[in-house]
Parts: sequence; C-alpha cells; structure tokens
Amino acid sequence: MADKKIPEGTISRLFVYLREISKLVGLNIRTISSAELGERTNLSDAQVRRDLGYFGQFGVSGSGYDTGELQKALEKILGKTKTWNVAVVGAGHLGSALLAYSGFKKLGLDIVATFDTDEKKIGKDLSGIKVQSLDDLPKAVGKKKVSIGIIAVPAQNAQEVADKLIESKVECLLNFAPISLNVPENVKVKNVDLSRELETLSYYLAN
Amino acid sequence: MADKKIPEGTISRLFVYLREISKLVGLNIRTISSAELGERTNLSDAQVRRDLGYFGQFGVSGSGYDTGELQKALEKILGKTKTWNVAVVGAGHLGSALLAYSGFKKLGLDIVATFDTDEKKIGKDLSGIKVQSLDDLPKAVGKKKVSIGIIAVPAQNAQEVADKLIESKVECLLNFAPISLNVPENVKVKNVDLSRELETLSYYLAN
DNA sequence: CGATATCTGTGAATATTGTTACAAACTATC
DNA sequence: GATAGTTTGTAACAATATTCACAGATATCG
Repeated sequence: MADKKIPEGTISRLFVYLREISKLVGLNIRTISSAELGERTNLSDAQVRRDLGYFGQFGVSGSGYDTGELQKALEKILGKTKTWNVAVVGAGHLGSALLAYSGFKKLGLDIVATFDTDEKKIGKDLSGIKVQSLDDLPKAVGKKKVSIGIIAVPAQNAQEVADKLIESKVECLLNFAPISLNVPENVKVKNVDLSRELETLSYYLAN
Repeated sequence: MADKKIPEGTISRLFVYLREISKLVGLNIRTISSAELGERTNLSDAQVRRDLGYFGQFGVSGSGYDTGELQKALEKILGKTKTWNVAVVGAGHLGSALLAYSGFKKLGLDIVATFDTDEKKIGKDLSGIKVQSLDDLPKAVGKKKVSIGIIAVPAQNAQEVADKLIESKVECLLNFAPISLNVPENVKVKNVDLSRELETLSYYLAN
C-alpha cells in the first residue's frame, strides 16, 4: 500500500473492477486479463493495469489476474471487510429514498440513525429507522459510532448539519446539498449535486 | 462562444457561479471580483477568471464583474433561457423522489412523463405525473419532445432503456444505474453512481 | 490630474491524469 | 527446453486541468 498520491478516479474505478470481478467469481471464471476486464468495464487495458498498480502487483504475466485473489485484495484495499455505520440527516424525499434502498448492507454500510427538524416527521418510522430530532444528533451519533454522515437537507442548513456531524466525530460526509461545505482537513467530503448534474445537461442541449 | 475545448469541470462550476451571482443580484449587490466570487464558492480567483474566460470577457479591470450582466451571460451560456422536457424511467424509490422534487422548474426542466414495467405502478399518479408502461415510451417520448432521459432502473435494464430513449431521439441521459452505458457519440451521458459515491467513503475510512 | 490601489485576462509554468510502448515474466506447445 | 504467443508493470510521453504571475486596464482619492 505504497502511499503515493492516488487519483480519486482510480479509487472510484476500483469499485467498478471489484463489481465485475465478483460477477466473474460467481461464474467460476478463475482468471482475467486487464484487456478483458477493461472491455467489460468500458475502460482501457492500460487504465486497469495502472489503477491496480497503485496498490501492488496482483497479476501474472502471460495469464492475467486470479479473480479470487484480486477480489480479496480489492475488498481489503477498499475497506469492504468492515461494516460502517451511517446516519442520514434529512428525511425528505431523497433521505427517505436512501433509507428505503435495500442495497446498503451489500455495500458494507449500515444505516443506524436518521434525523430531521420537522416535528411531523420526528418519531415516525421510515423503513425501520425511527426519525429523531436533529437536536438528538450529537448524542445518538456518538453512541452509535457513526462514521459516515449523509446530508440530505436544504442548502441553507447543510453547513450547520455538517458542523454537528463533524463535532460528533463523523469522518466522512456525503453531501447532497448544492453548496460547498467547509470542513477540517481530516474530514472527507463527497458531493453529489443532482441539480448540477441535470443542469449540466441543459448546457449540452443548448450548445 | 469561441469553441475551444471546454473542460467539463468548467461547465459544472459555471452553474455554481450562477447560483452565487443570482443570490448577489437578489441582495442588490452590483459588482463582485473574481477573488470574492472564489471565496464564496470555495474556488480560487484564478479558477473563476479562467472558467469565465472560456466564454468571453465579462469583467472590468479595477472593479470586477457586473452581477446583473454576468447573470444574464451565464444563463445564456448555460441554456437556462429555455425549458427542456424530461422523462424519468423507473418509478422506484429514486424515481419517485425525483418526481416529487419541486425544484426542477427552477432548473429549467419539466418532467413530462414517467415509465415503469411494474404493472402495479402503471396507471398510478406520482406527484401529478401518470406512470406509463415502458412499452409506451417510444410514442410518448416522441410526442412530448423529451430531450433529457433520466434512467432510474436496475442495472440489468439500464442499457435497454437507454437504447429505447436514444431511438426516440432523446439527446441527453442522466444515468443512475451502476453500469457504463454504450451510446452513440452524439448522445451525452452523465453518470451518477450513488453506490459508488458511498463505497468510496469506506475506502477513505479504511485508509 | 497624477499617484496608488484594484482587478481582469491570459501566456507560461506546474500539476495531475491518462496513454503508449516495450522489456521482462510467464504460459503453452511441440 | 527452445519457440511463439500472452500479458503484466512501468517508464516515458501526451493530454488536461489548474495555478502563477504579471502586463495592462480601470477605479479611487487627495
């Protein structure tokens, strides 16, 4: 795990490789070349090799990669051997959709709490999780050892929510609010700005 | 609108600038410097100037950018003077959340149709839009002049849905399925892979 | 109006990411 | 075990994206 600077894109693609490799393992296919893995993921063979190269040497010249080994290696690299606890803040349409999504477990993520400020929502049960008041966040998040916070609140409350989560020792944020959060260096933020993705398309239509 | 090659990131950031500028216009602030706009958007002043520079010269040395003018210019560049019709394919949790999102109109987008294969959903009304059978997609999409298709179906159906949309003359796709779509060159695809965004965080937690 | 301060627009330098290309390692075959 | 055929890993190269840095334009102020 040589710690050069690893491109964000590489990390993201490793998950794609892992998904594909897992399929192959399921099909009892034992080895695969970078060329074919690239084919299956719409990436170049060189890209595949380079990406894997950041983390070690997993292949065998002449035959390629052992799917089983590569699977294990990727799972280890990507932190999929553990389960991480997640809190969803904001129980609106998006938050509810996330709570209802059944695939989290498979991702190694466990939603353990959800929060909202809306009195009408607090106390309700959403997909098996009880909505709590935002005021209860610090206590609940601390107790449940949440490492990932999902911010699904309006832009104007997002920074405040981020601050609360960080104060409660959450280390990673997935931010759906269309603003750029200010966070300390040791906190990792991923932004998903759906409005922007959609708007971007209108640019391409106009041009 | 000099047609050099414009980075994707630039387009995306222009929307951020536009949002901020619109706020400023609302507050009756008439001019702003690249430095302050950068400050407000967590970007560098140089980045702001470079991004705008791809599209012309909007600023005035010594005083900065006129917010009103810049707003108009950005709206024109970004295709926000028109409204585009959108179809959502897949009326599951995510699709429903999108349909329920009230901000589309403000983005210049109008959801005019939604489709699903689930008999139980077909015919139902979701946020004012009637769910149609996927079989009706070609006719409905053609008639309603849909230019943007949102793919919110499981991975195994995504390519098929993409093909149908493209055959029906949809020019841009927003793909939420965790696969890489094969599309002709003239079709623009944006991928939003929520699982991957979440998984990525587990990598940072593990390392 | 001249001096000083501010700010843009953009070449040039730098940093980052992706691709090409090939030696070296391994496999398969006869 | 020599030969031909694969395939990796990575150094060198190319392409992109970002930052630096500054000339030149405009504003401000006494």
